[in-house]
Amino acid sequence: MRMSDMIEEFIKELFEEENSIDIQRNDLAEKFNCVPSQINYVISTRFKPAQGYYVESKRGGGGHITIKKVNITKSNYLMHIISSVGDRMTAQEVSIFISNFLSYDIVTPNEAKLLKVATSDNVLTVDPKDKDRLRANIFKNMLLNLVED
Amino acid sequence: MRMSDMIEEFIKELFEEENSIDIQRNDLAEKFNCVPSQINYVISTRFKPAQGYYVESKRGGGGHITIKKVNITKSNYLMHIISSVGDRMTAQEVSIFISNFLSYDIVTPNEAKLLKVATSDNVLTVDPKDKDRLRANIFKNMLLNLVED
DNA sequence: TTATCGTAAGTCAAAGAAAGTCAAAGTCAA
DNA sequence: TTGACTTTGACTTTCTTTGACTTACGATAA
Repeated sequence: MRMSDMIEEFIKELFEEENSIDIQRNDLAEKFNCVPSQINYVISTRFKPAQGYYVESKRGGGGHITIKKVNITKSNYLMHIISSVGDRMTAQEVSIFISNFLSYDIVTPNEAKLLKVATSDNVLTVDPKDKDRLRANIFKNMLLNLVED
Repeated sequence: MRMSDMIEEFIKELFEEENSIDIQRNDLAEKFNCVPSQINYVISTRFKPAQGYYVESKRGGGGHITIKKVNITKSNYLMHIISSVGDRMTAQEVSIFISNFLSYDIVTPNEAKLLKVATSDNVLTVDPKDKDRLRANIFKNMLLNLVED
């Protein structure tokens, strides 16, 4: 069995009771006798948003990596969207999704405004060739955070 | 848990009834078994004036540090932040703002999650040199949309 | 009044502690 | 035997802790 798979399995076991876990990269690497960046590899390949995980971290003394698991209950709808839309989205595509969310009462008007502005062309001041990819990424991660815990 | 976080928590508990508190740097440092300048670090990273706290102090015999919690209306508060923060923001800065918003009830937990995720390092997959500028832009525009009409 | 001394707080940079990045090298199945 | 996935490690970035040195206040002695 590959080391990545063992690490993946180990992390998934941590989710048994919790749906948000905290790990320390170096400790984990030591436990598996691997290089620390191996942990990054596992996280970036196995705990992606499309798989229902949201990741954040902090460096420095007492640093850590937090992985949140999203419960697939109420929002199969959101999850479905997250996993079905591609790597890139235009502003119009996003906009259509948002109005659907509003009409199905999946988001509040305030939440809709936030989704919209954070993915709008005017706000995403980056190289045009990166814009649709960045937008899709932001959008999907925001949706992930609206899925009920 | 980091020492800084414990000290931060301790200080925040002092605000329970009061909205202005007084501490003595050396006493506090002794209570937490740390070097006095650690207290300055906590104050300067977690109780910045721009983030809703006003700090003043006096040296010498009977010296002390006073921290005041400033509260204003939601819209003023947001507008003040929008206009006071610069062109670039780190994830940590944003994160501190968001926890203040939450403790002042300026945003709902869902809105906080949206703000956080849309400005998080992992989601903003762009050239590192552009990241803090983009983040500040997204953040400020999102806040603008939370200002009541 | 003025000089001085003890007591506190402030500053800043170095050291330490974690995590992130990226590309080269390795593995393995089709 | 090529191409996708994994493993590794050197280097980078971010955040925290520490401590030596500086500055300010207040009381008291001259």
